[in-house]
Amino acid sequence: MVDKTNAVKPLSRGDRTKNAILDVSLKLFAVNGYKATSVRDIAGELGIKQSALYNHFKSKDEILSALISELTSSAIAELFSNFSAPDAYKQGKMLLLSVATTFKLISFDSKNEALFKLLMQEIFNNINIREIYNEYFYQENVKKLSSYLFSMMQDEMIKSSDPILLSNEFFAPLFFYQMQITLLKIDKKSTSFMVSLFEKHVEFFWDTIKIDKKDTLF
Amino acid sequence: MVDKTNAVKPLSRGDRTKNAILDVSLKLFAVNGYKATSVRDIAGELGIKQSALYNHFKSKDEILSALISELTSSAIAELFSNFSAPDAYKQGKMLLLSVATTFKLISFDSKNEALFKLLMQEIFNNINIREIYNEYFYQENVKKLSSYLFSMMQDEMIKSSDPILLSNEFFAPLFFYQMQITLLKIDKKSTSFMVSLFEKHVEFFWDTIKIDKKDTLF
DNA sequence: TTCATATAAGAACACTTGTTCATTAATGTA
DNA sequence: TACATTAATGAACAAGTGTTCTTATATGAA
Repeated sequence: MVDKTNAVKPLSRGDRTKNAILDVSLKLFAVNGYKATSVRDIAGELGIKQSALYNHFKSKDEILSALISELTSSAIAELFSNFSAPDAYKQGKMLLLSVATTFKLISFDSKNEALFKLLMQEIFNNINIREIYNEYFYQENVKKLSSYLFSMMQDEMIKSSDPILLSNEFFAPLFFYQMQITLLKIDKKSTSFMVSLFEKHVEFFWDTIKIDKKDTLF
Repeated sequence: MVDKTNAVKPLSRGDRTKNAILDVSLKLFAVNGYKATSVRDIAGELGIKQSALYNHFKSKDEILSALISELTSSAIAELFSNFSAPDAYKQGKMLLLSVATTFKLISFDSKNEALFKLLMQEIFNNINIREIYNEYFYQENVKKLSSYLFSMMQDEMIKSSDPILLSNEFFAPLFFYQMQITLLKIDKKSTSFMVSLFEKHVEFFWDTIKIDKKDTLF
């Protein structure tokens, strides 16, 4: 028996339609919401009958569950994937800028954008989504950033203050701007101003926390 | 014919059930979402049959519309209602603190909290909600605050910079913290830390923008 | 109290929902 | 090519949806 785990796998018909179901479902759930999307809508978009879906998922809920589990590996949960080294904090402002950029890229990748919309629409009704959001996005990222900020404080790169507060203050606008952009795009309105706020936020934030040269004169 | 507009009105039976329908609908929509709430759920909660609803609203959608129009007068749209005077900017930090407090109070008033949850859940699917949010909450408040901030700059209370950016930077965390609190309350988790961030945000923000005494030495 | 009006109930409608199951067709391996 | 496996179809189901309409009851002004 040959181990095919790392081999190039020619996807079977079954796997291909399973992936297609997930793709189409994510798109429809993101646009119309989970409850407002019927299995007939999904099947219709794929050009198959709804009964065929049940060869791949045993319920509509299971499709949602499969999509939810993709959230854990989506961009919003992997903001620090480029910064595994413990001395990443030394990059200072560049680290913040990189996180902001990752955030910004969500709007330009249709899959990540759809996942974000799904997250936002179902988070109030689905406890699994809330848990994943809280654990993988909020707690994880706030914790990581605050530990980096703490290191920056010890290295006298930034002023001493509460790292958890700072971390929250840094993430909150990113999240808010992301939501605003998502809303604007639904109505096909211009997002350029909102997008520009990502960088401006980093500038503003870094100017606030960095050790001011003047201070060192005293 | 007597003008009763300002008189104490003994509500008719019709008006009372109409209000009750709105109350119950808001509660159910906020908890389960509009689509997942049936007219039978609403009627059931009121102890009447669903057909009776149609004496007061001609469709389920009209109930939602009535609730949406309440958004324009909800707390989230009236952040500056205590600051009509043009020289309100002179209060400086107190003005910011008052806005943050109004925001915070949303979580403690069940009606405003339900309206916020309704807003957040339906904003991605309902263009009317998006328009009201954008016009009455986002644009209106950002504009008002940025004009106050501009006045503060001219009065040399705070440092000169882009008032629109500052205004966004001030509101974004308030909104984010509000959302976090709403999510925590769904799962009956403690919100005290999150609530404390409202005041800390004002402190942090004001410290950032205020004219530093040291600067005046140069 | 009388009576037009306003509100509720009862029953039904046409339609949509998620899901099942027996049957047919396609797939890919021997 | 033959064949067991996998996937798609067609039809149906029970339950739930928003809404309508007729009938009965309650309300409040005369």
